[in-house]
Amino acid sequence: MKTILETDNEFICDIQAPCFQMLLPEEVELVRGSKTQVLFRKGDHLTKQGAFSSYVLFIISGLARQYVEGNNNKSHNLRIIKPGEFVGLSAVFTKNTFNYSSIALTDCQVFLVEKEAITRVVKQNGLFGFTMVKRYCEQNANLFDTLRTVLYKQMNGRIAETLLYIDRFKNDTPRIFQLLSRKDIADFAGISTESAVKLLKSFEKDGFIELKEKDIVVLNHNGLAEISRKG
Amino acid sequence: MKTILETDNEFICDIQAPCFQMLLPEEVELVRGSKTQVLFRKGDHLTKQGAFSSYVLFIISGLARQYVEGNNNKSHNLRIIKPGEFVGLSAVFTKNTFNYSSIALTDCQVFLVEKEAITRVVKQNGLFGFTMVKRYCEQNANLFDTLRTVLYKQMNGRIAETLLYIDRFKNDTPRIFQLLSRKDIADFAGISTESAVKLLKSFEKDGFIELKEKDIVVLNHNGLAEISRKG
DNA sequence: TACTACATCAACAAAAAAGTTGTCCTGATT
DNA sequence: AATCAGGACAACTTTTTTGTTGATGTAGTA
Repeated sequence: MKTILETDNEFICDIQAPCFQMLLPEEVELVRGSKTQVLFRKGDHLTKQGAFSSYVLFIISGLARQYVEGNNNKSHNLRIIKPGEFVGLSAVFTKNTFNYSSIALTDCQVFLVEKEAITRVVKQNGLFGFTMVKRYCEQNANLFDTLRTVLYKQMNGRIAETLLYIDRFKNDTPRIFQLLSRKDIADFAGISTESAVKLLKSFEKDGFIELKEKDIVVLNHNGLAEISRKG
Repeated sequence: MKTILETDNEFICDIQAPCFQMLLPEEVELVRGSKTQVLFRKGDHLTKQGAFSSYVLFIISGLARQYVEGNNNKSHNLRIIKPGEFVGLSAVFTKNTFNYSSIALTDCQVFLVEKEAITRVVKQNGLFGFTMVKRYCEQNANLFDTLRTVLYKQMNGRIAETLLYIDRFKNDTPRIFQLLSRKDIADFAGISTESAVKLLKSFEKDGFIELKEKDIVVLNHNGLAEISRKG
């Protein structure tokens, strides 16, 4: 009857996640006391752009897709979120609304931790604070990459970059491409769905990739990297 | 580029909604200062069962469906939410997680108001508090109805009741039935989708209703009421 | 001026989801 | 033991969504 689970099994999770390893027992208690666990099903929103963010999400299992919503039903995908990552960090210390949406690509077990708990632990525990800062930095760097791509690259480069990006998830999730529609891929590259379809076909013709049903196999890694670099 | 809108048009909304009419100017300011507006698209979750609820949602336009999630991918629909109604009230004064999910049936313009603002206004403004209590009461009564139905009625009665319930929205939203799948209807009645399909057909054969594509026309109101009453 | 790099539209094909129906099984009620 | 209500499953149809392709239009660039 409940979406919230508190079995022993799940309980162990928050101790085991690397990022919580560095906490003192009392700090773990603090976090545990102000967290709740939710199962988001495939397709559910984890965060909704513009909504109040009183908590941070920590992904235990499953994958999600983070994106910014535009006006006219358009959206641009920013990243794929993996287990062990936070969502909504950007809203903890500054703005109190989410500035992006994210949606579950598979069923996701997620901790929600209230902002105050995170803030307090960061203030108390320098090491934890450090990893937070590091995560912010990485996200920032990625945002700049995205921005550069959108500003300067054109179709071929964008799609190549997108394919390489998504392909990096194949180790952990071999079926990653099956989880994404052509529109999703296009929205990562910031081009129209039709253009994405056409480019994928042409990449296949040129032997860079192979299209197997919904799956995409990267054959010529360096070739794509080259195209991505040239823009 | 933004989901959050602050045009003059929308601005007027929060003044015009009947329920905010009774507030003093300063109270309106308080609410306005701690609100944000979000466009939820058809299919988006407005609330997710188990997630922290730091705010209340006020529906400006659009319809949503409120339901409780079960373990095995099952869910039971509780009500259809109309403009002018609140979602998440139940979490303001007591629990700080949502105990149900809700999902947009159409695009929805929604105010999110932080809990604190609501609490303060309720304490200050007796009339406003009164309407809040009233809303709680109504929701409570409806929950008891639902409970009774689930406990005591059987298929025919449940479906009849569901049809009458949904039909009440036809005035404001003639296409209400088109917004609901057979599974949605079944989940209102708490029966399997297949049973719902069969009963609808049999109701049609008996002249209680007419099935036109996805639309359902109630022909014999009293008949259905009778079936609903008998259980 | 012609060309490039796309988006947009329309038409269609393929795949996925929703709806429908019959059959069977189970647990409760008579 | 017999009956009844109603869920579960399987097979199938219909509808909706997603993917694909070619044609057309347009703003910026060589």
